[in-house]
Amino acid sequence: MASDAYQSPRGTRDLLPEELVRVRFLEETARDLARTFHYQEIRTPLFEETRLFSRSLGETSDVVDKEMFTVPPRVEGSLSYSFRPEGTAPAARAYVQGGCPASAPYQKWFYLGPMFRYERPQKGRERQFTQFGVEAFGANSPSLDAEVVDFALRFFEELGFGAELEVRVNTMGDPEDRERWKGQLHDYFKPGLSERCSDCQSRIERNPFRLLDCKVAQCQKLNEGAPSLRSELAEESAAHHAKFVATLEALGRTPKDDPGIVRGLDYYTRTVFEIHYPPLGARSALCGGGRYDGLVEEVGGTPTPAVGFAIGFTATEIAMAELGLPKPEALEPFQRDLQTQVYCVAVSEEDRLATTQLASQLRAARVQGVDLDYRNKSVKAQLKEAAKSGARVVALIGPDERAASCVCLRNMRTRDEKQVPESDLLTELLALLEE
RNA sequence: GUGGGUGUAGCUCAGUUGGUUAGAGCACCAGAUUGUGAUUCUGGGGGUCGCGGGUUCAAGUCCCGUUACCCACCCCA
Repeated sequence: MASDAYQSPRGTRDLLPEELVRVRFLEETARDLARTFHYQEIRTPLFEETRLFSRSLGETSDVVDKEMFTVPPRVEGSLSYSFRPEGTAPAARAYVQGGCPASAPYQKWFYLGPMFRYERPQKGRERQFTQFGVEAFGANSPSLDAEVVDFALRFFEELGFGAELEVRVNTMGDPEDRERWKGQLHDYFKPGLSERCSDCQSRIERNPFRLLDCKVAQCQKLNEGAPSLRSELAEESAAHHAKFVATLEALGRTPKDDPGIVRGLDYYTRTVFEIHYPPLGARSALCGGGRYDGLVEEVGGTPTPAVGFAIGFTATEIAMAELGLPKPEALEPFQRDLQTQVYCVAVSEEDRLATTQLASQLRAARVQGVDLDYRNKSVKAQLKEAAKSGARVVALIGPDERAASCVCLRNMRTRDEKQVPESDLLTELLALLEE
């Protein structure tokens, strides 16, 4: 391997035609299901003003703190931009910029595209990765939260996942609930702080919530008996959570209430949830989401409730590979696009113009997958090429065919051949492709 | 940011205790009597063994450095 050859940047990968087959299957499944649930596609820029993310996700979140691809201001006083590390803040920004809060507050959107985080890559974690996410704006019903979870689960079911999936739910309460809780946590942790890890010590003032999900054993022990948010919940947010869980159950889902789910981003309120595929261990989360009733206001709009999820395709692909998914027949339509359907063969040099015209004529009739040789291959090699590329029919033209104004159609599977007059060509060809 | 592993043809890899012109399979190209795809057979192109330095009579093989990738931790998707 030449050492001076270019390679894709660390943490990114190319998707060549073969590899794109699986990805297209995921994408089509997502789009198809979005139609079913009546969510509409949006596309936002791949980069945004850095402040959009730092303010909405939280300065202390790891994503903002150390994982953003940031382009500093080009000149004194101009703006800093960052490649989007997630899709919710841009969606909320677009919602406000599009005038939705005033004109059409109820919107159900989805997005599908690349996100960027500057991290050390490893299995299931890339610097550029694809997320499929939905955002439902303008309604605060806990039933909508349940719909969003149901949507996410249905997506995995469509991909072929079974009962292995686990939905973990929790509530982050309202901002006032959290403020009360935050104070209590702070007071609770303060006395034993010296026995905790350095991360915890530095985080207690900035974000005491983060101490709860510290992975250090010693710290975890000290977390036992910490005040819970649940006991601080105001009546309204407690009722919201109860209704959310009850609705999910009525939809035949079995959420696991898990107070450990806190999500890494600041904008969540009330409902939060994750969908896990437990065999993946430490990286089992395939989907995360929740309600973010304060985000629209945070990015400059009138207060608007909203709820959504994001699914990472990378983790999903890994989980699918482990489960032997998708079923081959699910990929078939996408695989067929890679194959030639009709290959035009020229017997001699003098016949090449005729095959070029034939190919053009078939393409004008919108016959799919029409190809021919441009590398001066022998007849034998052209046939070989046709077989290798998956052609179902070969249309061969030689001096004889030209003299008789016909084309020789060869069924590559049965090896049958017949001379077809030009007038019947299209009919005969389509009949062969139908088989 | 911390730690571990790997780096030999386009791909997957083999290369014995360091020893002569570095191999295989697959892929690719061409041919096996003149207009036809299986299999088979024959031939061919293609590698300064990631890069730099060191040890040695001699290094793909040992040592050091460097770089890239992979994996784990952190965190997340």
